[in-house]
Amino acid sequence: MAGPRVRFAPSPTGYFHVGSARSALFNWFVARHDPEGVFILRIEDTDESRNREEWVDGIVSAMAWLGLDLDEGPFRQSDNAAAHALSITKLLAGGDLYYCDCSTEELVARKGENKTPGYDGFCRERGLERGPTTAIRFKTPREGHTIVHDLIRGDVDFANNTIDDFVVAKSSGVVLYALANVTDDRNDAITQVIRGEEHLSNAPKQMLLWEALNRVSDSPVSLPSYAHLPLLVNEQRKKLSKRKDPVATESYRDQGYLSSAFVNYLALLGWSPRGDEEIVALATMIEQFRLEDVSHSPAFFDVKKMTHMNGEYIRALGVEDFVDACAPWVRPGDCAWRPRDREPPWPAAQFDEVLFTRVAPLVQERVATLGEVPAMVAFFFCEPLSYDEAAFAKTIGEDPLGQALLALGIERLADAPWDAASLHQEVVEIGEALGLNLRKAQAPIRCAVTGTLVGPPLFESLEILGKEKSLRRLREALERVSA
RNA sequence: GGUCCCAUCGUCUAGUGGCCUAGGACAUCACCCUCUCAAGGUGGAGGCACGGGUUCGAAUCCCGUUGGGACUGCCA
Repeated sequence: MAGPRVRFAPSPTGYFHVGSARSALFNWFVARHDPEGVFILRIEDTDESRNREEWVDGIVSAMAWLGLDLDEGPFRQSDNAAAHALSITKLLAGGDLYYCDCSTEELVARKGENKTPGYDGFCRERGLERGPTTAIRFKTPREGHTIVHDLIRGDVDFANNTIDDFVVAKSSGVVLYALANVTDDRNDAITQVIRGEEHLSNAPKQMLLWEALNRVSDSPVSLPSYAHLPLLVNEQRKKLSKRKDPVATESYRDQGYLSSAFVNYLALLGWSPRGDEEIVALATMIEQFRLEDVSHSPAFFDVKKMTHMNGEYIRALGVEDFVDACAPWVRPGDCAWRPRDREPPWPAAQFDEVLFTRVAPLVQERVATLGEVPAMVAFFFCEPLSYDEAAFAKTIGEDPLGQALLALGIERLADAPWDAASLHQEVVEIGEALGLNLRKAQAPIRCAVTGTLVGPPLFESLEILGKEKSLRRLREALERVSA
């Protein structure tokens, strides 16, 4: 038996929604789980207002970043207009469709007078011909039930009389989502429709359409099975909204989330690997993934948890890989891809790759996202140094002891061997001379050299920064006080 | 309003009638480690929405209630 054929069918918008990313991922899991599975990307762009070339590029590149490789596509729904028109023709001939010239105003006016949900079927038996303002509606059966066999939720029963005669083609001739989607799924021989729960109520309509199409076709196509994934919600438990919630996958990439971590986290939204370990290899997820195990209830997209996981992924990287991964944030000039609005705080010419490679291990275990890296190493490359003024005042500006320590430091460090261990010992002694423990003694030096009170280990940083530059900064800090 | 979906710590989840004194992860608190910040280690607090059944036995099955959500477009 052939493997499953699944498709991810997003409508283009300006960015790649994290919910879409999760849907794409679960479809991809199903395809990759089976050696013969096929993963298809079809962009549903029939709505003219959703048709921009760069939006399609956005989907394709976001999926490439996530590593969701395609077996077929990307296809454009708008390329299938002829097939959609053929579906209309056949269905019309089969008596499943009818023309309707009710205006929106008339519909609204009749609303309330009847109990029929949605459209009241006013034109159903009027035998209208095609005209300039006629939409085409589906003659939904008035009797019976349509049962959606959902792989995740089980059977969901819809009474046909609760489904109205929905529009399948606009008066302009454009075929709408329900039919276009079904037509394409049939032509692409899709075996499993995996999508968000917001589509659950579309499923019976599409099944009805599929069956109607089978009746008027020479070669019937078996219905696909359906799986409706739980929604991704915000803290208010509402569907993730593009206005209020940070839903753009691209922005997470910009912030420095690793695609591997992002994918792992996404997989955990509605699904979980066996055992107690949540951080698992992609191959493990592919092997263990089963739609039947997907949870039924909505999941909150928890950036905090994802950030933690990202930190773990970053720390698990080899240093070489970490350095490479940082490139778009620290030397974007050399990179094919670079994050939006995240220029390093230093001029490109002042960046030193060798030096960065030496500090990288120190930084790697301190960041949760790659976007945090530049700020952490800025003092190596920014000249002049910019200070955290509050920290400067506290440890140097308004602290005579801090100033004394710097003065003594300049004197004694000038002759010290320039390696972390020696510097550590020196500062211990300098502190002792002034009655300060190391915790207190390192603060003014740290602030003078790095501009802040937090950062990579001080003595390693001094070693890497170099004697000349370090001493100069100690002197500059002192001069700053008198100025 | 109508149709449909959902309900285990704050969050994501494990759990498919006895292994549950309900497990893990994030977040949170305490302590340890420590040159700052992290990371790491140890420990703590924290949950089966409620009410009825079924059963020797229910987080697990059934019904109801309550609560949340999606859909209800000549969008997808």
